[in-house]
Amino acid sequence: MKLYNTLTRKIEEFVPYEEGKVKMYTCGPTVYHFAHIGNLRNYIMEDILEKTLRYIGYDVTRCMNITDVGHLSSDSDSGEDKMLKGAKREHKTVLEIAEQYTKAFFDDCTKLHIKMPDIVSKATDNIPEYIKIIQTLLEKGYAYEAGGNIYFDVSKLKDYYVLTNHREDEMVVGVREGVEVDQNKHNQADFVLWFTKSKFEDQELKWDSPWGVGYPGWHIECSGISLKYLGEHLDIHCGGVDNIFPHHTNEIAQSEAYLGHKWCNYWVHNEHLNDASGKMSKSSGEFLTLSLLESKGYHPLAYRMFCLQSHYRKPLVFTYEGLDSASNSYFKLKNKIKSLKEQIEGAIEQEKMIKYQNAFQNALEDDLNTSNALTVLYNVLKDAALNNVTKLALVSDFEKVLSLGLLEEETCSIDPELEQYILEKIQERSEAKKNKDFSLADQIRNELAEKGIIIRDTREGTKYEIE
RNA sequence: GGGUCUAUAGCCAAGUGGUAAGGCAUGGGACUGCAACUCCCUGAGCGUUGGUUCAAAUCCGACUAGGCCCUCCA
Repeated sequence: MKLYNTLTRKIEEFVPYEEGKVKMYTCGPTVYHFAHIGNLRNYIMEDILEKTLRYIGYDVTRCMNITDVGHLSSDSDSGEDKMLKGAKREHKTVLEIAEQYTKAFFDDCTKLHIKMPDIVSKATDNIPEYIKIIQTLLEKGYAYEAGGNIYFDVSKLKDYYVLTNHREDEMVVGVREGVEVDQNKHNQADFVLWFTKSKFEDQELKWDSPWGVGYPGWHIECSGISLKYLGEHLDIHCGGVDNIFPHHTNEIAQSEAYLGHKWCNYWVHNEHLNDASGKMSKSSGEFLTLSLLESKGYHPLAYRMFCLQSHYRKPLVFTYEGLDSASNSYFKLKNKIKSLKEQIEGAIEQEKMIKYQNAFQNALEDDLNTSNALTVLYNVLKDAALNNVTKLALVSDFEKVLSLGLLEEETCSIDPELEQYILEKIQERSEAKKNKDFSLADQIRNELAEKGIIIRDTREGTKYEIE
């Protein structure tokens, strides 16, 4: 398997620390609001990575955090706590907000066929772990106390900027609006591990610690959870490109300082989904959620298709035109596959099957070339020399990774009365057609269409479908 | 100012030195009473500009445009 590694800025052959096993950590959501479809693109692609590794045969353990505390909008203690902000907005407690949006997040994942990670852990459930790490960092001299907070001292590291190639003297502090310089810091790039003194005295969630009552910094949670559940050697760490600096940079700093050795070998980052104006955000422009797309009549899996047609390391601009296109492709694909089931005879053609499986796997092993993987699927469906049994077996096999619900039939249970009514109407229309009374036939068709029943004349007679 | 990524037809996109896959849309045709579905056919010389090479979308340089990051973000 070849993967682009942000650490080396190259496509590399993936070799896990322990043969046959993969430990994978993916940064989870901050549950203060609904996820927008840009967030979800990230989780779709991580899902593809996980399933590809399993498809190849690795034994994968994947862990994801849920950030439900301590996510300030800045490490200099000047921003607002996101969770608190969400709670105030909706007049609820932080815990209620966390619970509500965690559920909403996983509902979205279910609709998009994103598998639940093996381990999902909340930031608030691992406080002792963070305290243990911070204590060790203090003992080793990598951290210091100032103004009531505990900071990580980046000057103790030789290559703090491994991921980014940044040079400290060329960094501009406060590029973003609202960032204030924290006078407690020894170095500009130092970051907070534990807060006890915060501008936010109304912080709801606080814990006792050796340094006083407070709460953890944002970065420590991922290190803590990962080390706790996946051990000292992590194979793959994923996240959005925006997390490269400072979040992942800081995770590496604190984890490796704590462990005293290399921590994670492969860093995989997803590019963003943008809208026409640039970066998608929750605060500006149309707040694009999966529910919004659904309310406009789009199938969630059409959005998954939209993502799979592109590549995870390519910025993708979201447009409704693009989604329409993906949606068309999606339903055409489903139709084609559905029609395969009408003629099932013969056995699976093993040799051809393996040939296509290899092609499919090769595409995915090439840094997750999902668009080529889809092309393999199209080639399978087009292959006139391949029987339907084999085609269906291949679709089912590819679905282990694609998870587009291609074999699922929309099985809406039909009310017998309604079915009776439809069949009568179809019969009526057939007779009208026989008598060349086409205006009556069209009238009946329109009547049914208004009720969401689509009529199609095929060689085997008239069929209907309920929208 | 620094870092980083991207640039192929209307849109998505493959391509990693030998004369541009695939998908959607468009247009034409077959089928149909007409439609829908389905099937067949249909399109670009690869941001600009130098260079390396027998040969470049593919390698190197410059330029242009755009995204993202430089203490909120997936």
